Amino acid sequence: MNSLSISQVAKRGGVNIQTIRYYERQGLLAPTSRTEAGYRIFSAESVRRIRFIKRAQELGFSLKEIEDLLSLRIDAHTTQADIRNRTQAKIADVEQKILHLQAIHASLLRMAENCSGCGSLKDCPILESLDKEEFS
Amino acid sequence: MNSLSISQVAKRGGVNIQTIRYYERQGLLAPTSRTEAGYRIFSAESVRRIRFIKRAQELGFSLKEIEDLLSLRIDAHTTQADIRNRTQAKIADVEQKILHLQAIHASLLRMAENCSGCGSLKDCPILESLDKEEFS
DNA sequence: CTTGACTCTATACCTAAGTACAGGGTTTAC
DNA sequence: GTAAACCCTGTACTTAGGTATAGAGTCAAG
Repeated sequence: MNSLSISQVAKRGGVNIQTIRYYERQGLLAPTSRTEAGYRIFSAESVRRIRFIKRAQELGFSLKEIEDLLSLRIDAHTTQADIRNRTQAKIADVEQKILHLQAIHASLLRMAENCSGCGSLKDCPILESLDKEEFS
Repeated sequence: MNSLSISQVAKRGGVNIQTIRYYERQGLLAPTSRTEAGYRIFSAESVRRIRFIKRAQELGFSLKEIEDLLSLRIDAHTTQADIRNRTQAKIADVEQKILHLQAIHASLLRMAENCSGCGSLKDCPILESLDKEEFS
């Protein structure tokens, strides 16, 4: 018995019920079926998908982009070349994001390292590193 | 002469004028001064800051969080320990984001690699990799 | 057989992050 | 000295991504 009610999915996915219905409206998450009375029925798959959506959002993907990511595997009647192209585009996108984050990471690390050696904060030149040109 | 008008800053920063005024209202970006007539005057520094804000946003930081990042260097009368703590927290945050992105990156790469070897897309089991449990 | 917890749809509301006027002053170019 | 192209403040509108509420049906326990 791995069919879940909307509140069970919400709890396990860490979102609230309205959010799930909202994702359904946006085409991101469909219940596997409905009960006689019209209650939504979900599987464990739905919980994984919600978690995926949430993680992707934290990384700066919009729901529209997440839909794109998800559709790469769902949309079975696109051509192989099509899927490869879209996948490659997303890969390039993700690589850019990683590079930016690594730049920020390096700057923050430099800040953390060097600041502990400063006498006075006002004189600490490292605090300037954050938005220097190199950081582009 | 490195003082810039709001429209020059907007153009160079790749945002529109209202956005700059909005950032000012949110405390993210202040003009260095004003003309006699009340026109805002900016420096090249402001352009760098706008670009920083934009990049950080693409990475999933909210304006509030970006304000935090920026205040690490501006707020000169916090203690060193305070700055180190906040910097460390941001570093941990950024590291998490990088890990998530790398997981997504690896999944996408697997998809791209393996799919090119499939006969029929419908039968391609790799398309399932995106939201598997391992991806958490 | 009813009370409480759950579900449904539909609609309204909220916050973040802008974007677009309206109504008015300023500066530059002819 | 007057248009065109700026700039100002203030307010209203928009979009994304939810969140809340109203009004009604459903189900399980006592």
